[in-house]
Amino acid sequence: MAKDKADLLQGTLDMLILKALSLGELHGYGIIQRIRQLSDEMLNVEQGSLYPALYRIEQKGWVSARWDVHDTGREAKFYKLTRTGRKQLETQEASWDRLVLAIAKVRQAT
Amino acid sequence: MAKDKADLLQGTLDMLILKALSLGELHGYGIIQRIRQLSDEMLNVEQGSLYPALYRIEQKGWVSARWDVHDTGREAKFYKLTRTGRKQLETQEASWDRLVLAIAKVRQAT
DNA sequence: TATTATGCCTACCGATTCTAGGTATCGATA
DNA sequence: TATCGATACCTAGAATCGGTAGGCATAATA
Repeated sequence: MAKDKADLLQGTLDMLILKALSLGELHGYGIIQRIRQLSDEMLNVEQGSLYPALYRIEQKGWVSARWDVHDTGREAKFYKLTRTGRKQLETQEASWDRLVLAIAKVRQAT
Repeated sequence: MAKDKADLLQGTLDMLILKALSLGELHGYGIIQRIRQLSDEMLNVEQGSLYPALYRIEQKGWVSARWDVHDTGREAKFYKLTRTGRKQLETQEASWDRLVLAIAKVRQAT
């Protein structure tokens, strides 16, 4: 990965995917682009990370998938947040906030 | 781990250890306590995570270790940040900040 | 005396991201 | 027309790393 791009920490990818999908249905490749774009090019999710993650997330029932053709005429697999997925997103965001807060506390110690 | 305590994300432990040691020399068990205390009990590092991490970190030259006896008369292995370790702490903090920022950007999208 | 806290360690498990490959279609360009 | 990059999907395997669960020993405390 390019030097200026941060590697994800394990556990953050699910949240990012769910967040990306919370903005609307999207196919896999598009999720990568949306995350990259929203993060100002700071986050680059690899395909080899994304597709297995999508599979896991679908198994857990957080997203549902269907094949469809989009405007360009190409087929793609579109993913949509389920209600459970939306709840999960909230849970993961809360948990992320707690972690960021806790680490901030440690870091502000002198 | 207790429900109210967050699991660490992979990649954050090194930074926490280095930060704890940046406040002064400390032995392993004390590092756990210091991190727990500084985080207001939010972060609980398991011994089975800490000792292997300390080993890795020492191998990388970020800390140096020596056995010593402390006030209570008990022996313990004291760890100290090296100059390299201090640099590494800065690097990891910067990288953490970038990640937090990037994720915040994604999350604030509507 | 028995239990808890302190202090060190290891082996193995589980989860997850990345690297590195593979396949196929489409549009642009040489 | 041939080629190349972008789009779009996938898998296998490596590597990392934190947690669980155990072990051992000593000091403090109930």
